[in-house]
Amino acid sequence: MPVTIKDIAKRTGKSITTVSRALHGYDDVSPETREMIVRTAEEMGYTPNLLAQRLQKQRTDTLGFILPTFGPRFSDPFFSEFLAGIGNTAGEYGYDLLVSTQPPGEKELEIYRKKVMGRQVDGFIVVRTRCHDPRIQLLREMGTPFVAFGRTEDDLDYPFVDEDGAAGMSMLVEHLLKLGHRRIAYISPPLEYTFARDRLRGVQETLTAAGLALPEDYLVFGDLTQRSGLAEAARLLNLPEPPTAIIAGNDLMAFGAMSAVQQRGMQVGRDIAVAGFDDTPMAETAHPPLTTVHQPIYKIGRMITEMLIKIIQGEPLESTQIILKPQLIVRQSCGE
Amino acid sequence: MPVTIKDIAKRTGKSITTVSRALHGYDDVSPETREMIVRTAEEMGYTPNLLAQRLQKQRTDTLGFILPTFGPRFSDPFFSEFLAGIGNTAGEYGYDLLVSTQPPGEKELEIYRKKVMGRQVDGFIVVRTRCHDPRIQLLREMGTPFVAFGRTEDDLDYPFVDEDGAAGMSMLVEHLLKLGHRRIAYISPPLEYTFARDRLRGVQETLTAAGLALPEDYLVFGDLTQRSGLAEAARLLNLPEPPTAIIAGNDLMAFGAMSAVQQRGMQVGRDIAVAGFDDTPMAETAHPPLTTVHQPIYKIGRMITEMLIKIIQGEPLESTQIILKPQLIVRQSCGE
DNA sequence: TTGAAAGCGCTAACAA
DNA sequence: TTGTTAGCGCTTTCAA
Repeated sequence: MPVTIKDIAKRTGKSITTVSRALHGYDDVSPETREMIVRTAEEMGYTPNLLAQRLQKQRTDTLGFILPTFGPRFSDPFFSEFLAGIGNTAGEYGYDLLVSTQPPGEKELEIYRKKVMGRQVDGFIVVRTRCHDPRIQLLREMGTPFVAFGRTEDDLDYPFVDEDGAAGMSMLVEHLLKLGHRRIAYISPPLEYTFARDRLRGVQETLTAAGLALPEDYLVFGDLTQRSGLAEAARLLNLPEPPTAIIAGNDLMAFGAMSAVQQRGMQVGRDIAVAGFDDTPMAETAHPPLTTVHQPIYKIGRMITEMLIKIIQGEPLESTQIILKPQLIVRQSCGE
Repeated sequence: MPVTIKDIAKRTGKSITTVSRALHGYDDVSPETREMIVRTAEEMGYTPNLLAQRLQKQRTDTLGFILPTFGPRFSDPFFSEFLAGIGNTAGEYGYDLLVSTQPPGEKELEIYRKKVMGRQVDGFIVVRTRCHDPRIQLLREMGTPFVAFGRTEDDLDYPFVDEDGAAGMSMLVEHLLKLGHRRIAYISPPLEYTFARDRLRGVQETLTAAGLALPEDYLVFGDLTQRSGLAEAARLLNLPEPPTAIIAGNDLMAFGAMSAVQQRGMQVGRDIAVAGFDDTPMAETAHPPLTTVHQPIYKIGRMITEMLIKIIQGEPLESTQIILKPQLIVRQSCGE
């Protein structure tokens, strides 16, 4: 049986109120009493029952996060890094993290609703926003504090952090143009994601500005996995007039594209350029090292968590909608 | 203000007791009353306050999991897949998942203790066990239900699931021997992990049985990251008499090793063999596809979670200590 | 079939 | 400086 303040009260001969106050360091308890209570609490190995505290305080000190998993072989470095960011930050601020795994769809919203209505969380972290994201709408309706990684295309006012994907792609395309590439193909993530449209726009606009265009058969779609990157790159390479450069909408697909190139006996960076987006840890140690656009995922996780905690605690935010400037990381996968 | 059973009681003119019973489908409530109550509850958008339910029930219906993160750029496909397994299973059984991130060390145990003593979780999932794992000891002392992924070297009786890493490595080494390799090097994970000793033993014993040995300079140590795999493989290749085959203790280091080989202009699978362990999703789409030992991480996550839930619910387990037989996946990274 | 009342462990307003 | 009391929202025993 775990120790409660009642047990401590009995043992010290004080009331539970006094015990509670002593343990919280209130100054309306005499120093001797406080010291005695604190000591006995320690001796008895007391740990407060958080459930009871939270029920009373009407606060859960818990942040919710729903991991959008896709199938069993779910593996995305993006999420482990992001999770590390939010987990560490939450811990530092004394918050717990309640994680659910659920692919996008019907049941997803049900979970958000249940966690909020069941008063299990004080707020939510939303990741990988979609153009018309029902989660954002729901969370706004319910009046739950939340911060998102990413924007939507609806004109909704809500707090988020995002990277300027269009600008990132623009830098990448400029880089390729400067290297002399004219036949540039793009493997896009599914356009339901706002970041996918953003990045695609960056590619298209920059090509157009250079008097080029993104031909229809140079625009293909993957599902963010390495496997799809490989498959789509293979299709591009089979074109009568294959591209000389392939940009993938994320690093994972870029790795797949590199494999596709290498499978044909060609050399990435010499025979064909490949680039990604995210700058995951693997990008640096891949062969050849991947040219990509850096996205500080860990840091974004931290920022979002800090913003959310401030909102929950009613503190003012300097800025609620943050768009980070991307950084181009030139490595060897696009040649010199 | 969220709706409580009190509100429903007021609205229906019944007592909160009756409301509670009706909502739980007890049969000592008249059908009409029940129906009326259930309907009003729905109309009012009632969702039970889980905190209150749990405080009363003295059960949290929550599983704890502490993600051992190492530094900010933490990214390991192992964990995302494992997390998907435990998250999905927990959800199916109506359990929540409380995730903390914390590198191994002092504070780690503090978190385990706090979650248990604070009655925030009914049980724990422990991952990546170490030879003398203080977490296991602590959890046993506290009498908390838990299931581990991996064994320890202490002779403790506790429930776990593990794969026979020695057998896996044995198969891998046999495969390389059959291909004619005699100079086989091994990049081992840190030996504090039980699985690392296990795998190393498999390598050594199989080589010894074949009349060979693992020379001292063919045994190097990485930290499970791709970066360390690259660095250690580079060192091996610099040896006066470099190995013809490099086994890495996990896939991530194997990918790094492949990069090291390729950086020198050599071809993996032709000039030198590289093999891994885990069979992460990337193994299949890498170039060349990686020969490795399959570990059903998602499935293990599911098994462990189901075992833990059974223990919590007091149901009997058929077997509490499960050791899975590994499977060798031959791809192209070791040649024909 | 229903309701009153106690209690899960805690905090806090109020009184002494 | 301390204790009494009410109450957070719920479940459950007991009595009606």
